[in-house]
Amino acid sequence: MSRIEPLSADMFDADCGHRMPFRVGDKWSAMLLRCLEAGPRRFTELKVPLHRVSPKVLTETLRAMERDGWVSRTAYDENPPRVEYALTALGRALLDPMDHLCAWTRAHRAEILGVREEYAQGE
Amino acid sequence: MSRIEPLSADMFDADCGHRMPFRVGDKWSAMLLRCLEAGPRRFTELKVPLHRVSPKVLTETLRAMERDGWVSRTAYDENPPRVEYALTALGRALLDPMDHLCAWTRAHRAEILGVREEYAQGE
DNA sequence: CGGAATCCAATTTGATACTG
DNA sequence: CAGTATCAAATTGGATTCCG
Repeated sequence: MSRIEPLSADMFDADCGHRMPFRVGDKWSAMLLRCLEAGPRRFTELKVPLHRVSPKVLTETLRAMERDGWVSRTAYDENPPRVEYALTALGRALLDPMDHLCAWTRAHRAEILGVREEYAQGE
Repeated sequence: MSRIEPLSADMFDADCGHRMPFRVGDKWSAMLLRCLEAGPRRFTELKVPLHRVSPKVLTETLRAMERDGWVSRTAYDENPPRVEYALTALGRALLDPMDHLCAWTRAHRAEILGVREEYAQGE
């Protein structure tokens, strides 16, 4: 048996490739990705499944996703105004690893909840 | 062409299977998973690659991962004390979807950074 | 309709000192 | 060594009001 290697101090420096993609960890991004999966959506439309998101937070989240190239924003010069958000090719590509994570969650959800309950007993 | 379906209001209710696994979104959990990949590690050992994590936050994170069944904690009755953290089978299973996400990030990192720079110009 | 502005609450993260 | 306790800072999320 080989001895286990010590952990290096710069294991997570800069471009290590171990960090999670930048914005999927926040509260709404992953859900927005799902909302846009089937096609472009309007601002108000997105608020429906995201019940209680405030316009401020929804705007911030969409801007950040736009900034990372996952989402495009198209404003039409109409009255009343109309704006559509859509996934870019990059955003669409992100759906694939996300699907893996979601599948994992579905597969192990009961197990995790079980462990939690056990853990709660021991306190 | 079929028209796009409206988004349902309960799309993200309860057990929808679209939510991310509970703890991977925080600052340290994903990195800890990596740190434990090669085998059990001690508390102080984990602080090396995680430079600036405070003991408080490291403890909190490890406890949460323990609570979700990803990590086991074993305390040996020695002096000086020794405690080892290791991945459970469940924690190890999580590495798989995480690898997908990391691979995606590595593959698209340059692209994202490029888009960001463009976006920064437009401001 | 699609936000922006302002203010505030909650949550997370961290610095520091101390202990069995 | 492996934490706990306390306090402070930062980040995030949210409520509300207003506007073109």
